[in-house]
Amino acid sequence: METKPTRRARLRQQTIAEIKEAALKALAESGPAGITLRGIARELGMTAAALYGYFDTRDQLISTLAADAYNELADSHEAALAALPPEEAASRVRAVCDTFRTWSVANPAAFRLIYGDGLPGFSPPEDVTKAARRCCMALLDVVAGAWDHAPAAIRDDEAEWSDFQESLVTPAREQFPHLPPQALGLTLRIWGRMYGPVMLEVFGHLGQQIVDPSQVYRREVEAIIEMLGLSE
Amino acid sequence: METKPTRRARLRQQTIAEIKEAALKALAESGPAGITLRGIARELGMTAAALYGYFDTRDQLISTLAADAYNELADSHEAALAALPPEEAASRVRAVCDTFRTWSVANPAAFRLIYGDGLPGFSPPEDVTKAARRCCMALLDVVAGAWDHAPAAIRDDEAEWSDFQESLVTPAREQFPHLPPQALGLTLRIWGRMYGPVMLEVFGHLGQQIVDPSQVYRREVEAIIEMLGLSE
DNA sequence: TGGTACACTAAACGCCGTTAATAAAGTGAT
DNA sequence: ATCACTTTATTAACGGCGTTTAGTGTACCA
Repeated sequence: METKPTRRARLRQQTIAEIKEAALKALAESGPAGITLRGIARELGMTAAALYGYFDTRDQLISTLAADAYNELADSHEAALAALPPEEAASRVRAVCDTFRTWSVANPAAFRLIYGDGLPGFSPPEDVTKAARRCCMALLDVVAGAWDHAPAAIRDDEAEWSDFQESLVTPAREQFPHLPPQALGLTLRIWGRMYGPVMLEVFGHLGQQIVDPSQVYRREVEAIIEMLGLSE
Repeated sequence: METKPTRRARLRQQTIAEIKEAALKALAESGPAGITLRGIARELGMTAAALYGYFDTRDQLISTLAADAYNELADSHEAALAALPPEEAASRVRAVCDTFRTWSVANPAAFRLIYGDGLPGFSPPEDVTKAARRCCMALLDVVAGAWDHAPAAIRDDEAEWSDFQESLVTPAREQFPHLPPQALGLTLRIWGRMYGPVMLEVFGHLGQQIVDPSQVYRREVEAIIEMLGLSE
């Protein structure tokens, strides 16, 4: 339908990109609080009020950045998985884990935006949660690929579908029809195990304790693979 | 020395307490960004400028809150451990883990303050890092108590003292002289494993996936105990 | 009783997000 | 080429923010 990328639309797209770029730069330099409409406008040679032609509000701009970050991370995950055949379960687990930490450490500002901020009662707009789900699905994908190798101690678990939120259950069962509910619980546990060390590293807590934080993560990834019965 | 709690000093103490109280309330209601000197002053019936008689700056006030939070958490840990004899290693691990999540979920605002915020290059003042170390030591304590039971797979590890920062090594060796450097690495891994699920829960990510986030944590704690060779 | 240290206020500065009114410029049809 | 129009940007203002400076009253102590 949209066969006409009119000149106006093109310029508009570019301006939006420049705004995001300036916002990301400010984010990297001084954290989320450093994203300032007036600062961005200054950088682009415009007035702050002009930005309201592109984003409804500062919060919406930040939400857009968050959605972009989620999508970028999900793209990385999917690209890493696309290069590996389904039967190499261990490699696929490692790929997702490594991609996750590598991206997070390389884009700490975006990581904080996604996983660190957020007001107490604030629920993000739909495009953000949708992008977040893509990341979750990549992890579920590798768990699904490893499920048959998992030892009984993990598979035996009194988890039910009703233990999980519909927003997770629905896409999970649609995409991986053969998976039991226990696999969801396992995925969440692995999720937490990946996020713990990475969060501590990105937020600067691990670096105050250990010289090379990646050591902690590497061992944890191997432990996850072992837990899944995928060793050697 | 300070035998004279003069009337002035007493009033001053009380005012400081009221300021912190108002700040914590704002923190709980609208996140770190909601802590506003003018808002606090309004609540106390003062001018914002008057607050500068008690805190050098807004950031310093927040740092104080962070140190308080760390100390509160450390107190909880130490109280939980004081009730358990050294030989009950498994119970002690469980106690620290449970105390950690319970406190974090009960004080989400304080938790965010400590573990979620913080500028990219910002390093906290000394009283904050000192209070943070107390929490770390509690965890190291239970790992020390469990170290002798730990399976060889965990104890065999090419970790060296030089892998860790001095600010961790010095107090650790002082307080637990018999511990090898491998125990530090194990402690950090357990730390990450505890923080992952709790961070995801407090930041609201787990709740969007699972009805009862504590399930994830409970299983993780049991896995930690098992990893340490403390099951049954 | 006088003087001094302290607690506080008032006013201002320069930031911030956001809104309203307005002008300029691009676009498309006649 | 002219007109109506939509889109884009500007200026000016409002209220809120952290912070500083200068000045005011008041509690304390000699």
